[in-house]
Amino acid sequence: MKTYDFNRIDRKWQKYWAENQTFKAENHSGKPKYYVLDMFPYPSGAGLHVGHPLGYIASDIFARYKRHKGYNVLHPMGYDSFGLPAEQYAIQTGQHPAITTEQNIKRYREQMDKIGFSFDWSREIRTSDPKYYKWTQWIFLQLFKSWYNKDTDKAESIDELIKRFENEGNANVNAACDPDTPVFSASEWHAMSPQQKNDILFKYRLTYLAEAEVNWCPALGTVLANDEVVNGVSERGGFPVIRKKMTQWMMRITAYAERLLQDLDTIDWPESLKEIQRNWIGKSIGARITFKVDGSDKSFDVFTTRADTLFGVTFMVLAPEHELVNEITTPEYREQVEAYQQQAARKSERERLAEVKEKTGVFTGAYAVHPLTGAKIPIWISDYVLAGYGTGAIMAVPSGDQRDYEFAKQFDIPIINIFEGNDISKKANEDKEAVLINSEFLNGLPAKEAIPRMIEELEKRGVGKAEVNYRLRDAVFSRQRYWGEPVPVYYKNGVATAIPEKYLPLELPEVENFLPTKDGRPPLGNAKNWAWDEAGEKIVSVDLIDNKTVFPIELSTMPGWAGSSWYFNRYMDPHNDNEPFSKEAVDYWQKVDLYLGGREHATGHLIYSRFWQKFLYDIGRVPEPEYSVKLINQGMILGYSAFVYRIKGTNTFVSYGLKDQYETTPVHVDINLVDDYDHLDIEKFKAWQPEFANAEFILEDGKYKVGREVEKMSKSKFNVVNPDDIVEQYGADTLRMYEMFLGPIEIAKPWNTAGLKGVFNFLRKFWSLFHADGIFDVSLEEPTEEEMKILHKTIKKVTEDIENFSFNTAVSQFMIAVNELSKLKTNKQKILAPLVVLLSPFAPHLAEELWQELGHDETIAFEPYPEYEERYLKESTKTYPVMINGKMRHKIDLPVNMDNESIEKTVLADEKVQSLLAGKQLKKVIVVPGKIVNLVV
RNA sequence: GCCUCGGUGGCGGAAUUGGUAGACGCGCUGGAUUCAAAAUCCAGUUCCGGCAACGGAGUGUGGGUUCGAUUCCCACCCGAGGUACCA
Repeated sequence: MKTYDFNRIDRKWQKYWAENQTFKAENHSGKPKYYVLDMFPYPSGAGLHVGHPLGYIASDIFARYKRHKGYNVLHPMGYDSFGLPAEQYAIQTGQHPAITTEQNIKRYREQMDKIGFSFDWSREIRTSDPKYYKWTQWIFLQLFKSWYNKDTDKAESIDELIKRFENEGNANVNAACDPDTPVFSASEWHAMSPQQKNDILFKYRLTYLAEAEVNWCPALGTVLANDEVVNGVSERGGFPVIRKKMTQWMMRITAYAERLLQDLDTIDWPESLKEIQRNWIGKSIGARITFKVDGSDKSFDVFTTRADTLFGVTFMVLAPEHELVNEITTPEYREQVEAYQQQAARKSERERLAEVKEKTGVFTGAYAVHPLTGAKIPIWISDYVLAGYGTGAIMAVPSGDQRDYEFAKQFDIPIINIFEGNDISKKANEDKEAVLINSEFLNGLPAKEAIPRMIEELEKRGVGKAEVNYRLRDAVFSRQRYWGEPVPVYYKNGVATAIPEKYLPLELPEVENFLPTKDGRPPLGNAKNWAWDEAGEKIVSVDLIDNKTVFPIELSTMPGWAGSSWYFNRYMDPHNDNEPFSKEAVDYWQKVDLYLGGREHATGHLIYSRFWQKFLYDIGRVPEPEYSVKLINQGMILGYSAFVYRIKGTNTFVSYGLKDQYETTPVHVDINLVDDYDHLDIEKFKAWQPEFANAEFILEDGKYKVGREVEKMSKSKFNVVNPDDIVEQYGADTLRMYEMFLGPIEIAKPWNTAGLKGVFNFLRKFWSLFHADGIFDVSLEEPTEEEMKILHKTIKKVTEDIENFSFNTAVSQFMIAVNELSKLKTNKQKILAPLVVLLSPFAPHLAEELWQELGHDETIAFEPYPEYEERYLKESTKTYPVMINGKMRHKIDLPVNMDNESIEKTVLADEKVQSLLAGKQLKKVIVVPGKIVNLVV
């Protein structure tokens, strides 16, 4: 072998690791444990591009490093294999999503294998595998059988709750439940029908059926969660979303709002990510105030954070959907109120967002009574008040709230000024420091003091109380889709009933058609065998439904986040058929020590999984309320798109530098047709697509120069770089090191192939240190002091960089070391062997190969990581910069252990320093040992 | 609008608690090698002036604290992400 033959080395060691199951982790070990996890991918048809492995490479380096450090490392990988694209593909082609998914997984696996990850593939999981989703369904049933006790602050069994109802009713039950839950006594509970009891229990269960306003996406034929709707359109596909009332399975995540918020302080996540979750949970502290409806026994509550502004209220606003609207509207206003309600309901989410600037609304004809002054206050409805937040009703204070101000101006409602020195002719005063006037007992106080004072008064009169509100909503859990986990529930005379745990998994039935049924039911409505025979305890044909012993099964499936909300625990015990994971396994592995994944999951996966973990903690299944202590968001790798410029209405393309002389449209061009100097290969371009076969070109300097732009990597932008190509051309180790070298893991950065060469040169040079004329040639000579210094300095810096997840600077350290050793022509084993170990997390293939050449039989993967020795790093002299007024003017070498006084003397005695100081008055000398000498003149 | 994080050469990016700004890589320039090219090796490369020694400026802008500021403080400008009639 004459050269660094990376392709051969890659294949050899990838095969070796697979055959020897080198990275298989055991659940028992004398070593300390360490759990490194990547967010598992959805296996899409497009395969991996160079952006995907970035996080996997970083986590792999850390996992390998920890193995060297003597840890028992769990580093698993799997697939989030339920999802929309496979189903959309199935609708178009009729191919079963399971087949598409299987193919995509195979491709993903091949691509990952080529990069040399140290995953323990014996623990692979797939969310679409019945053996896995059996336990996703099991967790669903546990949630179904639980309620949230606010007194103990945890989830408890619904059976215990029923016992309490039987003994004492619900008056003293402090639960996270539906706010409309009626109060009943024990005897009232006993008098209820099974149906009524069932309805009550649904108000308590942690997963429940409810008629809720949901985001309905007609194009996808399914509901979407709030985090799946972006700017009024669906996150996947960008289809319009409307609001619609539907009966849906919901998850009572709001029960956990406070704990989800508080525990953010206990975990080491990026601050920005925690902030996103804090905002999403949206805690606000305020008051609930009750207003009576004038001339009626009815009343309604409002929520406000500014109870102090109560004397400034001049109107009330209810959401158009508010249940009281129909009851209080007076006959003369009924027509216009109903028209407004209908109009509001028809609006799509996008329209509603677009019309934010203009306030609309109508008067109901009814009046509320001010709880303190007794004044009559008109009640309006408007869509600027949201049914889903707070109580769906507000007290409007136009002098203190800009939205109320605009509404008052629009409809000529009077404004009471309640702030000292405030001008209400232009806008409201939202300044919290402002001092109150016209507010009786609050006059002269700022908000900070007035709010508690007002709440105290409201409580005394029994018309209000302090309250905390959260923006977080219960999560819609139903999806009207085929390719997801079936909800393990059947409908016994209309009552949702759990399928007993022992019959899980409830496997997805075969269907002929993946579209919704003609009468608009979800795709599972097409299944023939989708009824539950309670007597026979089995799934039977829907033709047998008699509603006596055979009942229909739920038709919706679970959302994408269900399977991903607990998978990190399953890796600990992936083949367990008796429980989701054993207590021993989870007691051993505890939780994820390092979690890598994208920031885009902040309000989705990363909040739902924390919720489920807390629930599993409450029911005693896991030992930790947070499953991931340390999380790193890897940044995206962006594509470097190329453009050609077509002159409008022609088939002529003008070079980038000349494009401004014409009216042009930019057209994406495949980046493979462009060289490193941004010049287009015109012949290839003509052959690329038929429409360009006869294209004409206006060149500059005889070349066609393309335009460049950094964008998200995507097939449609022709800017995708496939890691396979890089591996083929430069080897897996170059790809790994280059992706790390690009910059800090957390930041988004464009892919630019140009710098690859530098990393490749480094690896080749490193290989060359071990070889002379291509023959392995390492000397057993004792190293020099200088060589030892280089080695130990590198060990120290690289180790520190890895611990700080600063992999880009670690790569730089290797380059420095190899450059220095190349200059010294070092080929000494005592220097090179530790360097191989040091490098092995980054470039494992090359490291294994060199390790073998050095005469070792064992894999390098578990070789102890080298430790630096302080004595080689000690310097006898130190170069001090001599500064005058903070500007560097001169350098002097001084012994390291010299005291300040001697340093000062030596520096001042220096010839050069004296000439620099000539004619100047020396005021002060500042000596910072080991750092600088600063002369102040 | 609000919240969070950023702004350093031609480019990607380095700089412990305030202490030699620009590590490392790319690119570029010059040289060696070569019939030539590629590859490789050596030297240089923040900007301005100068053959050079050297001098001046310099981390988004303007101020401040300090012997000394990329780092700390204040105001502003720009960019990215999150969020939005949330009462």
